[in-house]
Formats: sequence, C-alpha cells, structure tokens
Amino acid sequence: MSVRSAFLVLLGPGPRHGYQLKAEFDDATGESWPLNYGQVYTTLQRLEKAGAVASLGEDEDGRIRYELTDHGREEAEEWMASPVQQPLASRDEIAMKVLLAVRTDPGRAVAVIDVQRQATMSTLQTVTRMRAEGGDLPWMLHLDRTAMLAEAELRWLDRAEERLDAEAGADSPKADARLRSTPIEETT
Amino acid sequence: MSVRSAFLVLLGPGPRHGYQLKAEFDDATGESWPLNYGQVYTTLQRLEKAGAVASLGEDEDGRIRYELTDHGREEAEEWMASPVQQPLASRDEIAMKVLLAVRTDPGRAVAVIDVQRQATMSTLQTVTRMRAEGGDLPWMLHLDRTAMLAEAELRWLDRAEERLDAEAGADSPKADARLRSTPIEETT
DNA sequence: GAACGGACATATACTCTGTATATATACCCA
DNA sequence: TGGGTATATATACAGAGTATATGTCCGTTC
Repeated sequence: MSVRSAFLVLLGPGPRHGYQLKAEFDDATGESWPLNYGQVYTTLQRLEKAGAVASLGEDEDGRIRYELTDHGREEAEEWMASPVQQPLASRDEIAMKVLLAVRTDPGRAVAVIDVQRQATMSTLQTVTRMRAEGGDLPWMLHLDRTAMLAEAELRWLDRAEERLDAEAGADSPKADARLRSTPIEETT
Repeated sequence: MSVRSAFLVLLGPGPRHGYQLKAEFDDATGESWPLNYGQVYTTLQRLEKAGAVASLGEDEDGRIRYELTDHGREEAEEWMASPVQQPLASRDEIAMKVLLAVRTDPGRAVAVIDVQRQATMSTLQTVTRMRAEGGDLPWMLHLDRTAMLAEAELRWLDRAEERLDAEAGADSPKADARLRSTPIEETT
C-alpha cells in the first residue's frame, strides 16, 4: 500500500498528473524506492476506483490530472499519523534461509551464515565509503538506513551462529570466532 | 521467490505433497513467515510449469506428491549458496514516510519520527520480554532478529532527526534531545 | 448410530505489486 | 530532416498474498 499512500501524500498540495507524481516520488525518495511507470497509472486508476482521488479530465496539453477527494485526504492523514507496524523482522529471506538450512542440513547453516556475512560486510564497506562522500538529504537518509540495517544484520548473524554452536552441543567449544565480525557479547 | 526457493530446499530430502510442505515450512520458520495455503498449491503449479519439480500423481490416499527435478535441485543449491542481496534498506515504508513528510510538510517530519520511535520502542520492549522467556531455535532466531532490527531502526530515527535538525539551520540548537532513545553519537 | 467438529488435503478466485513494453507527441540539435 | 531525449499514458503479464470453497476421514458425544 506504500505507493498508494505516497501518491495521496504527494497530491496533498494540489492536483498532479501521473508523470509528475512519478517525478516527485523519485525526487523525494532518492534511489531507495525504484518506481516503474507501469505502477503509476494502475495505482491512479485504483485510487480513482476507490474514491480517494478524482480525475480532472485532460487539460489543454492532454495530461490527466487528479485531485484528492475528502476520503483520500483522510486516508493520507491516517497513513502519515500512524506508525509502520513491524514488517521489521517478518518475512526475512536470510532468516528463512538459515532456518531451512538448520532443518534440512544443520551442518550447512554456518556456511550460509558465513556467505551472508561476507556479502553484508561488503555492502557495509561500500555504503560507508558513499556516506563519506555526502549527498542530498534523501540519499543520505537512505545510506544511513542501509548502514544501520547492515550492522544489525551482522549482529544477528553472529548471534545466530552462537545459537547454532550452543545447539550443536557444548562438546567442542573450539576457537570458532575467527570469522565473527564483532567480539561475542552477552545479549541476555 | 522466497517461498518457491524454500519449497525446493524442503523437497531436497525426498518427495512431499502440498500440505506436508506447508507444515514443514511453518515448523522450520516459526512464526516469522505466515504462509497461506493458497500460495502452496499455486507455487507448486508454477514450479512444475518451470520444470523444477515433477508431480508423482495421486498416491493411494489421493495426495499429490512432487519430487525435485535436476533443474530444481540446481536452483535450490544456487539459492542456498548465494547471499541475499540487500533488500536491506530498499523499499522501506518508514523511510519513505519520513522523506515524503520532508518534502510536503517539513515541520511534520519530526512528528512522524517520534510516532515511529514510540511504536518501535514498544516493539522492542515486547520482544525483549519474549526473549527472556525462551523458546525453540526458529522462534529465538526470529526474536533476535526483530530485536536487532528494531534497535537499528531506533538508531536510524535518531540519526534522521539529527539530519533534519541540521537541515533546518543551525539557528535554534535548543535542547531537543529529550525524546531520543540513545545519546547522540558521532557516526562519521 | 447419527451428528458434529477438527485434522488432513487440494483448489480457485481475486487483489495488489511489480516489470516489461507499446505508443505518441514535442523539442532540441546536429 | 532526422534522430535522440524528455514528456506522457496505457496495457499485458507474472508473482505474491488473502479469502474462501470443497471434500474426506476420524474420533467424540448425545
């Protein structure tokens, strides 16, 4: 529902046509949310069908502008005012991969974690370099976010490996911390 | 593509039917990935069409079991071996909300951040309580992940607020740290 | 023994999201 | 004048997710 909501917000200041919304959306969100033109017009059609926007018909240049209805303004306000409810840790592909590895081939889970750690560390390095170079606000916020989520992922990978070690039994507590990105800490 | 990949992995050990895959999937991923039955059978049909699995026809109990083809086994292996490429910070609804607020109503952005911070802190508290209670491996990994991502989100919200303050001009650097969840730190 | 509910098992319809692609005009510039 | 780029809209299609229908089998309960 995010693109839908975004359009409602962008229509707040006044009528816009599809191309314009797409341009403003790109400008506002920077690189963080690639939006395909195909989605622009289907979204507008759905919004119109739902009674959240109303078409103003073609203007002299043949562009179809839309304006918010009262209902649409209300929906925009509601979206803006309410927090995003934890799509945070749900449906996470890497978590799923680790869990599936644990189930189908327990010995492999650690390898999966190591591969992911390498990739995430590499992402983090790239982002850190980019952050140092600076940029406009949307771009910097995006980089901040990418960096912080990458750090969180690294912490989780470490924690997951700890849990797997513990699960595997306390039989061989060898020096297995060589690949860890951070020292093991107490998280309880 | 994640459910698709998961099914291929779960089919690794041998033939399964839809209901069985759904059960194993739920068991392996815990609460973190709610899977609707509707998706199970459409996914299997798509996999069959793509030549990644082959139907074994109905068994004596009327259940339709599927087995991996060589192609499917290859796809499963490839998925397992490759890291998840940063869907990390892209297409993030809360980031989008903040960015849209900045653009359409700059003064409001801080309010959006504050609302989200309250919600995320509340999530974190709940999760912390749950972690203390323990549970099986999938569940604990899920809770770990939720907690770490929530912490990352709080850090990002703080950072975003700092950037907005800076943007707003160095004119009124008042004591605006009251709501921050962590002390301001240098992230450069 | 009949009726009910719950576990097992599959299927279809539909919406939403996203990608690819077709189409057309206008404008610049070489 | 012809080609590339920006402006502008639309359609077809695949994938992901939700809701819901359908049916069997089995054990319990009245």
